[in-house]
Amino acid sequence: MLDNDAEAEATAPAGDTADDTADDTAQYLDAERDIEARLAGEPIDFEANRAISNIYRAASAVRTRAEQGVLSTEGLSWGGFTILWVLWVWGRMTTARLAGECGLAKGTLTGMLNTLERRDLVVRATDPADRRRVLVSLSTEGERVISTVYPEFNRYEVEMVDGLSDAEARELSRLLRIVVTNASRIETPSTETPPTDPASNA
Amino acid sequence: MLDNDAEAEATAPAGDTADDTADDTAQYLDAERDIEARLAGEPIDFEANRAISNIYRAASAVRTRAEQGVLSTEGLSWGGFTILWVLWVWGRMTTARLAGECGLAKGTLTGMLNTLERRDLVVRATDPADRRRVLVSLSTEGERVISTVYPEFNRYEVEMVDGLSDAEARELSRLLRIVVTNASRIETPSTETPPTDPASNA
DNA sequence: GTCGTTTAGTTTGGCACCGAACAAATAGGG
DNA sequence: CCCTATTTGTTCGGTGCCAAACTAAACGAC
Repeated sequence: MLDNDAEAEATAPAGDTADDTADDTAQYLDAERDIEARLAGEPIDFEANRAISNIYRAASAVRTRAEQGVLSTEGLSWGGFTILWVLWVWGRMTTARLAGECGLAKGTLTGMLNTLERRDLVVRATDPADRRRVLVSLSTEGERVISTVYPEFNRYEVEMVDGLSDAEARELSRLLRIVVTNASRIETPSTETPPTDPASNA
Repeated sequence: MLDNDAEAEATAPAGDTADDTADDTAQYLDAERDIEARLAGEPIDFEANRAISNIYRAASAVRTRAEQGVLSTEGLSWGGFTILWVLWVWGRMTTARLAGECGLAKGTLTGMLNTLERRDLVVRATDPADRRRVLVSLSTEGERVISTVYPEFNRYEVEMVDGLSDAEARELSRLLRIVVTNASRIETPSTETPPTDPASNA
């Protein structure tokens, strides 16, 4: 499979010319030999290494391009967009739940909500029933923004999976979900068997 | 635990991980109907949405767990680990190339090298042949750290792909490379810097 | 009631990360 | 030579992001 520049760089130390794609496998082997040589017999699983590396690399690429492209027209960061999207799909909710949905620490969310509130995209309101709680919802402007941006964002997503058949996209999701599940299963340093199921976290 | 699962929940709210696949599908359909309802006929590709969401979600989960686990024993961030690893595999190089390999902006790399230098893990030296250049290499201590941590990290990677056959891991890499390629192909408005981008290890 | 305890958000300190503005060194044309 | 253009790395201002410390509200046992 063709290789982009980044990968070529990542596996080809000096060359930096883009045309040596034929030697990708050879480059892998070079690097692998180098690594093995330093480890005196420790077996390394390079297939696992490549899979994980590619996940991270793809995520960074997708995020960066989105922020430079679709999201930049409304000045949204990836995280800000995610917040708006979650609120758009599921409506008003507490900051705690929103943080969970967005995968952010609650302290992080506070800051990002400040940013979004300053731009009048979201609204905070204390829950009268429990005044510790803060209910967050989209403003009218926020609703306008997300309903404008999301279709564009989805077109961008479609571009990103260009070249994948529907079955392949589904397979990609399936394999990634396995990885996510594995990550959720890893023990956290604090407790051997967490009192609350770590997978749920919602 | 917090973190990760951001978009996870974004596509499958609050569920559990394991076997309620049927439930997941129902949740998907609910959310999809909600979204479609707001868009008055704009067609949305949910398969693409899920694929991209899962990429980001998996990357966040893998990164966060690594930082809380393997990498925490030596106090390394993901980015710091990547820098050490690249230097370990390919040896001394300029900051420009290192930034490219690691998928970081050069300004970012400056700061991270300061951190690593403060901890005596890397060494900076001006290139006598071209005194604008700075050559970065591992210190003895840095070499010790990365050669200790990397095997552990690789075991972590293996855990992350647990449940995937070798063929599936390879397929995952293949599909992700297509996505990376698509991302690299997107035009950047301003500067033409092809081999930039995403984080990397190879 | 009033004192812990728990729960919900915010504040704080610190690193990671970016892009743009900058300074220093080099390269090339006259 | 000088003068300009280019390249290399750092600095600067700003966000994103986290974990831990903190504040305020609610709960619960007396």
